[in-house]
Amino acid sequence: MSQGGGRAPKGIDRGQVVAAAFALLGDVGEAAFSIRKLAARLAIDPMTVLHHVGSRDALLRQVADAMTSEIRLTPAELAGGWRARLQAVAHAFRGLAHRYPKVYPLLVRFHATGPADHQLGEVVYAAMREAGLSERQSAELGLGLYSLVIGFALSEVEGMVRATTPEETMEMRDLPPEDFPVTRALIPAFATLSTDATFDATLRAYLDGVAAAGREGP
Amino acid sequence: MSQGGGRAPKGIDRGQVVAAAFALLGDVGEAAFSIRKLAARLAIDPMTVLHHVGSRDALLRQVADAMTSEIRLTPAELAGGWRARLQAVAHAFRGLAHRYPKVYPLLVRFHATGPADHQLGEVVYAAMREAGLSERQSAELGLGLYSLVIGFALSEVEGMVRATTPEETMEMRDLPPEDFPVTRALIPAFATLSTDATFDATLRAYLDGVAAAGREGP
DNA sequence: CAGATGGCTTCTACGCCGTAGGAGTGCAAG
DNA sequence: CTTGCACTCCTACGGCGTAGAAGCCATCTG
Repeated sequence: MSQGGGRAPKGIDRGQVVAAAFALLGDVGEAAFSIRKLAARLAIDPMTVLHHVGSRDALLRQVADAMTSEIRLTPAELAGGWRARLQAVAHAFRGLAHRYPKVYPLLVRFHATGPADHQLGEVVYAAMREAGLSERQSAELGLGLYSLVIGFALSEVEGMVRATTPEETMEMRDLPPEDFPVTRALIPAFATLSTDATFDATLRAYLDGVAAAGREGP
Repeated sequence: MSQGGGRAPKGIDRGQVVAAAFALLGDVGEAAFSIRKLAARLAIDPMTVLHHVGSRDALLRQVADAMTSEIRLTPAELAGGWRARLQAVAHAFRGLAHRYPKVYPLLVRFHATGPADHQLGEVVYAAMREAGLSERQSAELGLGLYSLVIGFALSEVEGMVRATTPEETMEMRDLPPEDFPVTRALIPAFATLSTDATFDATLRAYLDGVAAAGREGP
């Protein structure tokens, strides 16, 4: 009598489940995320969650899609030159990583290919053409930009791009001077590194290269 | 009588466990990897595996370190100019991704900081200085190169950088021409994309930007 | 109106997982 | 010999994703 069927239909739909999963992932990260914890937060049965989203993997994919679709370019950002537009796209991705550091890695695993993606793609590839690149070059260097931006943001999120800690600085001081002269000389630069400046410099170098390729012609 | 202690010391050590884990990961990928499967392959108890490596996470870290330490630059590669040396480093990372596509993602999660890493770093940062960059620029654009190369290889491994499939090509053809003129024009370029050429073009653009920054001075 | 259909929810159970705790074994040091 | 320690294994715990089946309900069909 106490067991059996759906005694209390909560009227939950897929959107709410994905939104709650997004929030939980943002709180605890993927490793500590589970269908059962999500169900507890929603005060429903784990199997109800699965009924709406299919599987854990499919749910993560939908969360990644939801995150990607948050990227929006303002008309002001779309009004600038090709360099400004590519910078806007780059900063949009990086902003996502900063806002959702624990969810961002899903973007790489489930590279979305939705309509939002195509809209961004159009912006990127049009900018490349405007920079003077051939169609082939536009495709190649457009994908290169995606890799660069997504890879950089991921590196930041994973802690690979940041100022060195005092412990790391001490460790670098212990490197033999005859084998690591340059690394040791750069210790102050690493200790005071700004991730913003590093991103800007990296992106600038790449866009300079794109401009050069455009000038040379195909 | 049949239960109890170490009846058959196999003399397994940490190196063998890590090597076997590397192989198993390469076969089945991280999602299907487990301590218990690894133990079965080694014909030992799962707890023996844990005794040697500490935890699943620590084991994955050690596998990532083992993979990273496979990177070696030949004297011939080290003899070229700064551009050639940076290209050698880039191709070394990408080669790792191609050789161990299922293990490579661990590189990003457990960014190693061992001695092998510092040796590569010295090569990278020395090349940057040789290109005419300031110390700060060398640190920034050196990290940028790492992000670019690791991010590109990861994108390749995850399937984000590759020629489009016939299905994807058809999907792109269905995009409204008025909203996606450039994307549609690039369909043939995407369908015949070469990942090697894309990597070379992307790296070339970045190195051109580095060269330009070096020419301008700090 | 009664009866059937099908979607939503829940319960139970299965086979995995990582790993804590403890116990047995053999070797080296005292 | 005794002590200690490194190594191995067993058992067990709590958690996981999810397959299968069953109850409840709104809606449709006759």
